[in-house]
Amino acid sequence: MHTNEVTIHDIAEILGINSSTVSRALNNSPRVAQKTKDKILKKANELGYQRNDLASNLRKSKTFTLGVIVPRISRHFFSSAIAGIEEAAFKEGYNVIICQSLESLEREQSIINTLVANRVDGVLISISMETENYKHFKGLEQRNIPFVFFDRHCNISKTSKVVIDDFEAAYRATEHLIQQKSTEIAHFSGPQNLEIYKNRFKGYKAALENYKIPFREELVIASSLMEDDGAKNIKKILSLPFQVDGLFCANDVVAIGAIQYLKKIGIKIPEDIAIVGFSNETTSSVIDPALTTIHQSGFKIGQIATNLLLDKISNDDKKQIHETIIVKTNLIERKSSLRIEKHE
Amino acid sequence: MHTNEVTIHDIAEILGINSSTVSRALNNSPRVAQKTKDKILKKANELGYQRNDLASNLRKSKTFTLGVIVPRISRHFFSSAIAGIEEAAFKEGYNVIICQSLESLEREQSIINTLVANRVDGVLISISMETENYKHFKGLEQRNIPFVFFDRHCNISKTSKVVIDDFEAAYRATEHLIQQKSTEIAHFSGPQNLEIYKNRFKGYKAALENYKIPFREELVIASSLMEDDGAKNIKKILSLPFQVDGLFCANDVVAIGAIQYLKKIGIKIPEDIAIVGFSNETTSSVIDPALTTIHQSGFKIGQIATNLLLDKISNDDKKQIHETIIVKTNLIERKSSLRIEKHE
DNA sequence: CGCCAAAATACAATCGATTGTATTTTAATA
DNA sequence: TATTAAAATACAATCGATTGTATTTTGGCG
Repeated sequence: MHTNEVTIHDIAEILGINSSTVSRALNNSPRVAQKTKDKILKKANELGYQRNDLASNLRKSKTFTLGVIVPRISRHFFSSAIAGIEEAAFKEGYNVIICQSLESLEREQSIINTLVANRVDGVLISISMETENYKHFKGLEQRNIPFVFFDRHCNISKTSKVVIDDFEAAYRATEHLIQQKSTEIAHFSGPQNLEIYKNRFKGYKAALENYKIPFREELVIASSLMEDDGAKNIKKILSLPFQVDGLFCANDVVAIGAIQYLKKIGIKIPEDIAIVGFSNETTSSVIDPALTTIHQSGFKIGQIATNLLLDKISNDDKKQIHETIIVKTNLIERKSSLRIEKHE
Repeated sequence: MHTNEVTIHDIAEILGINSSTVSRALNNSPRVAQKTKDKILKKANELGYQRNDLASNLRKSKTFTLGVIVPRISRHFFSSAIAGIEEAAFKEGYNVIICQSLESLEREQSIINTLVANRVDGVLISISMETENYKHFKGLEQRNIPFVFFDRHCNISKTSKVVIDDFEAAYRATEHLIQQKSTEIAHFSGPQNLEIYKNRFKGYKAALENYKIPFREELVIASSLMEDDGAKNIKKILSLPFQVDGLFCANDVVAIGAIQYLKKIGIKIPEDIAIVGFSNETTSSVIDPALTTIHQSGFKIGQIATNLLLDKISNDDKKQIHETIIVKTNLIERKSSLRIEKHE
């Protein structure tokens, strides 16, 4: 017995014509007479024909599909980026396969294998916290599959990326704390194999330096930046022999963890400690006090990265050109850091 | 010129053997001698061979891929459901294509077409707010592609679904408000084409009835349950000629919108109005006062739905059996509704 | 009516892997 | 050594759509 799937051959046989004509008709080729097209289209609808993209893609060696790898889709930044990616891709007739590395290098590698096996036309990647070797990306390169990093990129030379200026944003965030009269400012940083966290740390340090505030090693704590880490880190800070009155966190999640703990033990924000986060998660505007943070438009970053990738895909020359696009961020000032009356 | 893709034929030619043997070796078939397998595997690695799943899937008419359609991945409930789906699918060697309908029926239909064209082995669906006709689901049925609804299901007879008892949960939420001495309880409901919102409304009504509290039409407002709706709806409620002292929202997002507005205009929660939401979004535990809500484990629901689907896929008999699995929920009591001292 | 170019359609190879069947090789036994 | 069953490998069709080339059909014109 046969599967009940309708193919162009079935349609051809029923109509007593050749399957190549059916194929061309369904693709609206000018080589088929309108009368024939009508006949074929009618019959195709009647039979509920639905093209088998596996066959089509195999023959054309083109899938009109992009792979997207993000650490986790539940992060507001990433889900907005995905929204931007989908919009840009959809506009050009591309589909998107969304995958989560869940911060695991192993999963990231395995996802790339799957994407390659499925012959996606290109890949958008924001790397995991564990990602320290880049073999899997080299593999994409060898297979001539274009890819673009966004947000969490890595430091390999020949790639395109869409990022923000982490150094500058972190500098601004720290500067803001200084302007709010913080003098002992702690920093919760992320895994140092990620460029973004390295750069945020550098920005923090540079601001201190510029304002002649001594840098103290023990005020910087690197972690995975989960909510739990917020409480853990802040406890460490509070046990230090000097009073910390400012905190710049490399993401909002860890900042929120810290705020929750500080509230619980009765430390006042921003009076006792002024806090700034990074990313502008949904929660950040809701928490009390609302969290001052760096807003980065995930949607825009996703869109731009996708357009860059699509450009590479359709334009062989551009595959060799490696661009870095920097998207603007802005500091959103909220209660968690505002200790000074604003003057008009 | 040829593409630079390595195929089993290339490997076969180099080694002077037949491609069928290469294929069998790579699939670890007992029909190939170990010595030959070793030779083939070595060469395959050397050349960076990566199977073309398009070809393989086409031949086998099996993709080991599940389609997932959710309204939007940024909702905590859905991203946890996806995590559960991925885990269950991954365990059985299945991949997952995640798609967002963005609450649009048209997109939902188009996604289903794409999934069919890509010959997914099964589909998991949580329908959009606009979904009022079910032709596209019938299409899946005709094509013999098994599918399972989760959370937002629809009322067609021959399907399997994994849901919660919305009626019961809503009853419990409303009852809780009553126990907290609310006597005029408003309800923010969702689109009435969705079963879940119909049932939550029914549960609300049943609780009032049971406690002999008069039901008032004007205290029920249906909307899309976005954050904006929260403020809009609560304004309407406040303009009514009687004092409302309780609010049960069909999701957390609209509840949070309402809370923000109420805080802004100085109405006290829970003293003036006690509020209960539905879904337990991340934000709900962070907002002040923390939101009492119904917790539904997205992860578990996703897992169960996936296992049900995989069962149907691998077990032809089960395709005809239609089950409804009901997953337990629980009420998380937080500050937004607690107006009465707890007794030990 | 016959000729010819253009239009329409048919033929057949192809994409890369899988798999049932046929053939060859191996090795064990008489 | 000859025989033979079992093991290993080769052959060839197939999945369904696409596409370059070949063939047929159409219709316009002298």
